[in-house]
Amino acid sequence: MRADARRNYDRIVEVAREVFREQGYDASLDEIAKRAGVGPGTLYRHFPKRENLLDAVMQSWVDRVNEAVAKALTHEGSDRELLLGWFEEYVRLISVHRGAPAKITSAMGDPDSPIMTKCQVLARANDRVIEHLREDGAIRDGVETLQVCRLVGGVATVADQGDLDPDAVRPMLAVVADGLLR
Amino acid sequence: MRADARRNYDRIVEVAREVFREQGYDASLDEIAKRAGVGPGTLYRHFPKRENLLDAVMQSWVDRVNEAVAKALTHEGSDRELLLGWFEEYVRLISVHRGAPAKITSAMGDPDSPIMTKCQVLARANDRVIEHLREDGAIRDGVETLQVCRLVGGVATVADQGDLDPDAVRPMLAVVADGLLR
DNA sequence: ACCTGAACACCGTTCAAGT
DNA sequence: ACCTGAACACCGTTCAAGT
Repeated sequence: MRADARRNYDRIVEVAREVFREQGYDASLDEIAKRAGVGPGTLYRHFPKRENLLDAVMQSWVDRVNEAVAKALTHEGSDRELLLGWFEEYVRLISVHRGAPAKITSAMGDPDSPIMTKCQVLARANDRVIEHLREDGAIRDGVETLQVCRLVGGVATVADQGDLDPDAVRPMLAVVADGLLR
Repeated sequence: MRADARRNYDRIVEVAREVFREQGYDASLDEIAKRAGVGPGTLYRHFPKRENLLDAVMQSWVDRVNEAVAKALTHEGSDRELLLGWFEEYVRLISVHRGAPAKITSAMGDPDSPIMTKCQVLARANDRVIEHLREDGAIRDGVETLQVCRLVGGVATVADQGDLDPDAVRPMLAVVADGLLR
């Protein structure tokens, strides 16, 4: 990759992260290009679809997911508290910007999605928590990771689109947790 | 209302319902106007915001909701079956077209939404089911109707956006039901 | 009172010309 | 190999002119 291309790529991603946070995932790509100081064609060369840009924006986020799940697993306390704590963290993690929870959760089952690798990171993190609790015999039979991702992702999506605050979200996550635990 | 205005109004609503079903809630208003044989200005005169059009489209749907809840309440069988059956019906009811579950669920808490009256119908229906089960002492403490609407609406939203089939949705609804029941 | 349709603004997307 | 920016298509929204 040529030096100027690399520089443009990085600037676009940085600006996109900023603009997505300010205006949500529907933000104008034209504005992102302008703020990054490149022509619209340059943005399209690097990111043919909006989702490719999202994937790049989420790159640095992967580490945070892995740190968060490691921390959640060390939690001292009841299984219910551990699970609930992880769900709250999960919601925070996928709420990268407005529109993100919906986008991420609907890509969760799709192997052809441009953000597939990010979904896998998230699914694996979730899986570690579920398997940890399953070893304690705390999880009901027939519970699948993908299901859990979609349930918690659904809560995050509703919270995102309805602009709910965490106090309204926690009881919903508690219902999901209770439905999963024995 | 003048006769020609009435006629245009009705045709727009009828066409909108059709186009929303074909192409989802993001469909072009221009196309709706064209198919209804009116100018774009006419559509805007009757429906200043897209949500006003959605509200009109959902008008005839109100009766179906009330019929569905009445039928659900007569169900013979366990509380869990009754609740689960109602949830499946609820998901079907708000899945009027692509994009509808998200729109309806996020309007659920907002008293200023153009589709507020439709949300009230839905909330009231849900409330009847919850109260019915609460009389049996089957519902956990602290459960609110709005919460339940958002939880089931979240599942419907994920199903809608991820194009899931009913077999993938039912187990998710079962988790929510188990989390609400004692 | 209501309708029409031209006009404007905005945005995504492409591509020929340039370095 | 990569970038630029003009050009096109599409869509939401407004409004002057018409009936």
